[in-house]
Amino acid sequence: MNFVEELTWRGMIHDIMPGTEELMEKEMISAYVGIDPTADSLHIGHLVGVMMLKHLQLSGHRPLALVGGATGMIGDPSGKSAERNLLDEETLRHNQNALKAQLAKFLDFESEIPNKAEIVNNYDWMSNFSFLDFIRDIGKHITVNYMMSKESVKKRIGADSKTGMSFTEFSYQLVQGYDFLHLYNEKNCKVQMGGADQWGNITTGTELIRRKVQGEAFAITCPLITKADGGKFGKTESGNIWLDPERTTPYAFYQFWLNVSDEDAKKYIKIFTLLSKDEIDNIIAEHFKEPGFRLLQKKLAEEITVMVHSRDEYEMAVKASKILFGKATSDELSKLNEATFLAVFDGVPVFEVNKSEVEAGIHIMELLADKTTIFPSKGELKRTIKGNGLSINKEKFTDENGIVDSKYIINKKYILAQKGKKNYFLITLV
RNA sequence: GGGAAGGUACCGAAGCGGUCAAACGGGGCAGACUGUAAAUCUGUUGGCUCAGCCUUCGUAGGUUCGAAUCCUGCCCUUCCCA
Repeated sequence: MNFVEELTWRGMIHDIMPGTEELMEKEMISAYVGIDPTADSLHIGHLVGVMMLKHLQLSGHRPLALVGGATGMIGDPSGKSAERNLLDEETLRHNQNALKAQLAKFLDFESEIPNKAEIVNNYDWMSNFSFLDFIRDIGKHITVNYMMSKESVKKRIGADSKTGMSFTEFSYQLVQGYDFLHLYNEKNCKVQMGGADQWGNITTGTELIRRKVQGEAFAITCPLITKADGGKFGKTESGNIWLDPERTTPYAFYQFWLNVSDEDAKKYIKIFTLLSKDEIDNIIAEHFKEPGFRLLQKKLAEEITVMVHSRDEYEMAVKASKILFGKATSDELSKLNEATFLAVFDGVPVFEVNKSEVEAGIHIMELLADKTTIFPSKGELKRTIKGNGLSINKEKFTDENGIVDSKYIINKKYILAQKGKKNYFLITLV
């Protein structure tokens, strides 16, 4: 199965330029995906592009990851309704280094193979490119009419646009187009890949290559990842799902995939795992025999968590999930040794309270809404208790005038508070 | 520079002198059901020393027994004309 066939059955191709597949059959090619270094970690929204590169390398071609140091300073107008904030160079450099380290988990940058992956940074060739040279050598080849016809531009200068569009953002597609030209010349890179929203920017690049050096370049875009319920992929109430364990704990990461709907899981498992078509068909068939078991989500979460973090982190996340969502009782909780206990609750907000105050017996209101900020007000705590939504150490706490004392202490120094089903808080006694 | 409209709780949006801690919708949170899902149903959604009190309707003053509601200044937003 070649690269294009592989991506096709996985549902990862939205649009492809005629001739791309033929070219890739004929020779080993280089292709690139651009990544904006707006933060010092990738999030799962970047994962599709990264997976495209992964498949590219697996099929014997050469992946290039372009870190957009220069373009990141401008901001891509595609899909944006307002002008972007600009990043300074120091932040960019820091972000770039962090991204490089994360990409190394997916792509082989080290081995002495002909299709070894490479990271390039457009800041390196853009920063010394003078404005005058740029508009003379590059701008000359593309008409404003052509640039204006792009959807991303039309949207911003149309009558219904409120904020308008700066010249800086307007130039974005030309700068990105130049990246492609540069890589075409320097790295013999003939294909650019990206999300469906990048089609306009990518074609500016192929157009530029055609006009400037009479070369032929190609494009592949993947569909934007959606959710069946219309929500935004990769976002939860608490924000983005990051690959960096400091930003999103492996447990939260695992939980994200585990909570995906059936419809979405069917799509995602093809895109985000390397499981073969047969394996996936099997899993889907098994899943729908007993959907409540959620085999599909479990497999999806396992594959991605292991790939992004590690087998160990994955196993810890499963263990934590069993305790947090299973029928664990306060009895079982207290049986956990301290190391396991802490590992399970890694990432759960922790509050410190004076030990002697609890041993003497403390009013529930004072403990949860005064000594700690688990509840922002006593009124809210009261409501939660009335609604049967508060548990201490996995057991319902229903008395709004209750007292918490030494018999609630686990492992000599912990109390586990739970708001609803999913929100845990750890109180450490000091 | 001229003219018009408007700023209400997380968001949208009613209220236009007392019965307003403020309708309604969305969102959030919690409960039931369930598959840690979706859909649905229920409760809740300013704070407190909680049948009462305190702080909130852009902001600062004023009128009034009483103001989100009336008046004045200021700030901000949007639209139309130049």
